[in-house]
Amino acid sequence: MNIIIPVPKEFGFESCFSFLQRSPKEVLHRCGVNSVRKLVRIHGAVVLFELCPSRDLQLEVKVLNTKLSPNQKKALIRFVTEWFDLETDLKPFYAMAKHDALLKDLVRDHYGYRIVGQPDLFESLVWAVLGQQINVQFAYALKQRFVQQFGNTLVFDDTPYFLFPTPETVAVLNDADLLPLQFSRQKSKYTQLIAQAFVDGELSKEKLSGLPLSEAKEKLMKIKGVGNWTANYALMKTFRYRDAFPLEDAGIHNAIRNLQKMARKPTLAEVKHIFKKYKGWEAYATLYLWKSL
DNA sequence: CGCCAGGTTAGAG
DNA sequence: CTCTAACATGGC
Repeated sequence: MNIIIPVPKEFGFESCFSFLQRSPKEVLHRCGVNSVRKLVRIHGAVVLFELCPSRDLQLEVKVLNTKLSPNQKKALIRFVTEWFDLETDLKPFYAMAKHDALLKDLVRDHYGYRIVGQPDLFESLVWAVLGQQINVQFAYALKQRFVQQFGNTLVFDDTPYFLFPTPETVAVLNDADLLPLQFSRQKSKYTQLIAQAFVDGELSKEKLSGLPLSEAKEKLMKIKGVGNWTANYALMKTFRYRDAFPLEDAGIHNAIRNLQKMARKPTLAEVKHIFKKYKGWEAYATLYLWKSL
């Protein structure tokens, strides 16, 4: 079954694809030469799909392992649309960024790059915790072990594909399960607390959907281990608030330092000042700055 | 050994 | 609200 998904003019498959390829340890999707395969759960069914650019600059999706009902097909289109943030109109962002000293080269070189999101809130929060205060490479190693050990697997053509572990699975884990994967005690505890919050019904994507940024952030930060950085990460990647951004992020700081050829990293006050110019587009400014690293 | 990496918490000013 | 120290772990 082939599905064609229309994309806006400001969409560049290449830029998004290069993001998907950024770590060989990524286990939640698998890149081919010019395509990506991913396992998702759609209305209870485990669905493996392949996505590639089609001739007329649209996206083509093939489902590999099953047949979808009309409703499931609709949900899959919804998933891909969310994953690549296809509904955001980038014209106003580009109009602003092409006159900005920090962003102008980046938006030219990565035209059409969109925030590749994480539609699953649990995955987004745990991934952010894994990325806290360590290099990204090691974070991918942690995620790989975690997903391979506790996520569901589908083998297709002799190749395994993985789903992110569910909160129910993770909530019953303890330090004895996670420390051997080289989780720090802190990451282990935070991961368990987040899973617990989902299982207890304190937290869900539905509960936060539609809230103003400040309220959604406040609810996320009630969980121990979810600070400003982690909350904003999830708000950008899962809920797609355009004005969310992780102020304390070391990557943002390094990008600014490099682009402005500073001898030191900018202070938080300096970062805030720079981001005032990006009002309403802080999330996209962040992602393009990350692209520069 | 030192410093840094896509931080968080608790506590003081 | 802002600044600081303590914490934790791998990689170069």
